[in-house]
Amino acid sequence: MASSPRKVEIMTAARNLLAVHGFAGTTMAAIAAEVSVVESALYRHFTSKNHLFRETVSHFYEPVLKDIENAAENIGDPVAIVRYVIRRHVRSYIEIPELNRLVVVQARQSSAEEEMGVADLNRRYTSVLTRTVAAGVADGSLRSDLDPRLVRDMIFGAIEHVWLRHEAHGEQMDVEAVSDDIYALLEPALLPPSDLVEELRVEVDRLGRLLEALERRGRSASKAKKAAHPSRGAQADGRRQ
Amino acid sequence: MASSPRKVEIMTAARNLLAVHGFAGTTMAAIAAEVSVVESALYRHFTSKNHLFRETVSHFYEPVLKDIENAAENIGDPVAIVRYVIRRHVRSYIEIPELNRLVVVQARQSSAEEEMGVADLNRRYTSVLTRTVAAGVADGSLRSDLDPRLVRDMIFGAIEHVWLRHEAHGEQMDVEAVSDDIYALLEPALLPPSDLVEELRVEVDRLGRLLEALERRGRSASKAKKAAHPSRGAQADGRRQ
Amino acid sequence: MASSPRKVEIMTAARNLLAVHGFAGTTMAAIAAEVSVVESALYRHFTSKNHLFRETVSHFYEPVLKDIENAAENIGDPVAIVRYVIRRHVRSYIEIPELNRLVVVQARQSSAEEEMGVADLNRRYTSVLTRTVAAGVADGSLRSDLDPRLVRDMIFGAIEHVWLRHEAHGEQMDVEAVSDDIYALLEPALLPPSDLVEELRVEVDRLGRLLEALERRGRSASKAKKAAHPSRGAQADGRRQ
Amino acid sequence: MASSPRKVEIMTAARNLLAVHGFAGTTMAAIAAEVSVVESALYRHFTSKNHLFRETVSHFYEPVLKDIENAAENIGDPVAIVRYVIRRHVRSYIEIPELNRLVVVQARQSSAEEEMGVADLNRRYTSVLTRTVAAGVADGSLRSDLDPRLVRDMIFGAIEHVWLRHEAHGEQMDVEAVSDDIYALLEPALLPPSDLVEELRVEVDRLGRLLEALERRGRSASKAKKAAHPSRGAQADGRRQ
DNA sequence: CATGAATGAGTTTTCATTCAT
DNA sequence: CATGAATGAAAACTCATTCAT
Repeated sequence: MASSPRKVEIMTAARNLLAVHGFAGTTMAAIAAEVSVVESALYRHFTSKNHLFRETVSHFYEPVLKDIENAAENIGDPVAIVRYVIRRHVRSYIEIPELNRLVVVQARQSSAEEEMGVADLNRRYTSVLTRTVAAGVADGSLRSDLDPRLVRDMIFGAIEHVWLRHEAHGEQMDVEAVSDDIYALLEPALLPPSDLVEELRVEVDRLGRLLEALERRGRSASKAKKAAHPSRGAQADGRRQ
Repeated sequence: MASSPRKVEIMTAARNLLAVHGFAGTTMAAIAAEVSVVESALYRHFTSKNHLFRETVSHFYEPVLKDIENAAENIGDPVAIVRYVIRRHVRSYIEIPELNRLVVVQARQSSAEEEMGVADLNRRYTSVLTRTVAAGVADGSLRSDLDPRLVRDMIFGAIEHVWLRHEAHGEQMDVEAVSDDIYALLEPALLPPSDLVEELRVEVDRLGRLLEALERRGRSASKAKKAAHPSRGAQADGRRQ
Repeated sequence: MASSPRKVEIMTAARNLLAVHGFAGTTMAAIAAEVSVVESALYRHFTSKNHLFRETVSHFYEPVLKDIENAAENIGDPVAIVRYVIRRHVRSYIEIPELNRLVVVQARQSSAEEEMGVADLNRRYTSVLTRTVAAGVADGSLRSDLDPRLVRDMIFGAIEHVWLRHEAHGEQMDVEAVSDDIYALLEPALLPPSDLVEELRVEVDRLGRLLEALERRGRSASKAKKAAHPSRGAQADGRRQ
Repeated sequence: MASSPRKVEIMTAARNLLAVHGFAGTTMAAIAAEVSVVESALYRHFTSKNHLFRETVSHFYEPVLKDIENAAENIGDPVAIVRYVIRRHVRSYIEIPELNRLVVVQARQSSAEEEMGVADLNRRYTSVLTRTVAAGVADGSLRSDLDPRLVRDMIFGAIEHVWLRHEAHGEQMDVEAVSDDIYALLEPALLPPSDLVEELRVEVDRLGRLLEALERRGRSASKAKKAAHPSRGAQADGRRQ
């Protein structure tokens, strides 16, 4: 398990090439050339191309995963965890571009890539976010009607496409700016509107009680009307879902 | 120009294989076998592998693009356009899931991009959404602080990842449900918060007028209080930004 | 045998392409395209590519051969025939470039070209020159020590290489100029030196007789010397071999 | 740079096949079979078919070129250089007949020329002869009205065609005999006629002086005539141009 | 640990040729 | 006579992998 320096060298080359040429487009010859050894030398360290890439992926992805899993354990506030995951994930696109696609967009790819044992990484990765959102929903720090998986898909999807856009334009992403923008855009969708609505409900209730008191007091004096309120509430709720 | 049936047959096979194995992973031999002809027969219809794929992509993608571009022209309301694009895009993932990966994602894989003329399609596709969001921002139907490109990335990214999740679990997507869920999740992020506050203000004003009328009528009978309202409104605005 | 117009059209296309791309480089598809028919249509007129080229070569070469064979019969003077053959051959390099190479440089080429029945044309072609030179040697109009085959090789070789040189430089040959230059260069090698030497011998003989007369007249008066002549003759002979 | 034995083996096979089947006609498969390896093994040693042939040609041709260029530098007499080049070139047709066809002739076949870097070799080769002839013209050792390029074309053309003739008849060339024959045939065309005329003039002058002496001695005895000489000279000049 | 040579299956592409219509 | 579709053999080249040294 203790990777020899040569092994790391090879995996680094593999990672770099992977980013540029993709899985099928990265050849053993290219990797060997990058490390200045002959192709057959690679087979001293890895039994096959698949093995090499599998190792490469987990080697470079493990730290990211550890960071995220640690954050999930050590940060209490779900919102803060979400913000951390976004930031860390954006950063990983700069550190190990293309590997993210392998892990995050792993779905039913060709059997070759299927064999790369990437599914596990993907599960570990995405489950952190799913669980965090679920927890946030439970403790009221996030909106109660959130579908954790949908939130997770939206966050990872957004980050990936933002990265793709930068790639396509040949631009570097600014980790802070991009992370903040994404979170800011999503915040109204994530945070519970409860406090505003709550205040309103409290106020409306108070008004109701005042009116009742009013009614009771001036029972014989006059008639009060209060018909519009229910319909208004329904309207607001309709817009929300 | 009018594609012969054989040509369509070949392009269909190409499309199906393309999605599963990617550009480099799809061989002429595999396509030929799918259509039950020999490899060289393909070259009667397409001058090269690149040509075949270019034609395939545009052949199947053009209708989707037409739909979306038409919608953008004929539907006035930016929000409605956004909802249409979401729905149409989700639907295309069911109709031609393979090509979406190609056009929206995979094609950007280094060389493939230029080899197949996918960049244009991608641009046409995504620019509709970008322009729509920009228009919505301009006419006030969407939040004023939206970054159109970020919104676009989030929508396409979310749809792609939701699809990937369904794929991974071997489930079919329900177009309506998925589209609605995605829109619902995003709505608070997209719509301007102004209308809710506005409604409240209107309601409060109405209450105020009713109270005044009440006061005037029962002037000598009793005293009414109405002090808390302004402070509550200020609080709500503060949270929102 | 009476070639249909279509057939001639095809052979003309074949000849033109042959000149540019050579035998192996000329494809049936290219010929078909040149005549604006599909490939299979060519097989209505020729049973195979080899057949097509065989026919093409003889069709275009026959006139040149006829010209040369006629000249050999109708022109009496061997020198004039040689000059005609040079001129006609140079001209053929402009009319049907590359076909000449096929016919003249036909030697043990690949079996495919061997089958093209070009050997006969070659024999007919070159034998004219060989026989003419032999005749010239016999009747004294050409130098007596000429090897007819060597002369033929030199003439055809020279013309071919001059043509190659022009080809390489992308220049057109001027038939008259090139023919004249080649003949002029060869003339001293072809024509018998006899007349000059003859004149000298005549002169020397006359001097001899005069001297004899002189001797006879001044028999007792003086002695005449004439020793240098033999050595000069030897020197000349030495240079000649 | 130092060619491995395997590399030489491959180049030898390539050379042999190249001559018989030409550039387009020689396949990598055929070469591989000749060396008893699989096709792909060739690509360990040469990056492409073109590269293989380029290397092959220069590998085998370089020695011949060196010989000829050395001769041009070390032998002073242009006539001797010409004779050497003829001999060496004839010899090369026996040593590496295949490559001569390539360098001198076949390579010019359209694209092959540039694909294999044969043009340079050809230029170096032929320029030696061209420059030598030019030098001979300048120093008077060759006829003053020679076109160096025409002479070169005639020599190389003659040698090639003589070789073709031997090939066609399945005969071996005798280097000495063929070289001498070719030179002997060309000599009257190459050497300046001046020396013969010169000798004559010397002789005539000597005769003149003898006659004068004779006249002086036998002043009163007789009358000498010497009228024919000028006309003879004019006649000779006329034939020469 | 590394090298160099080789392998074999597979890739895209070309081309002469056939055949039903 | 011509067409369009198809074929099959062969071309050049690629690449992961093996193995003796």
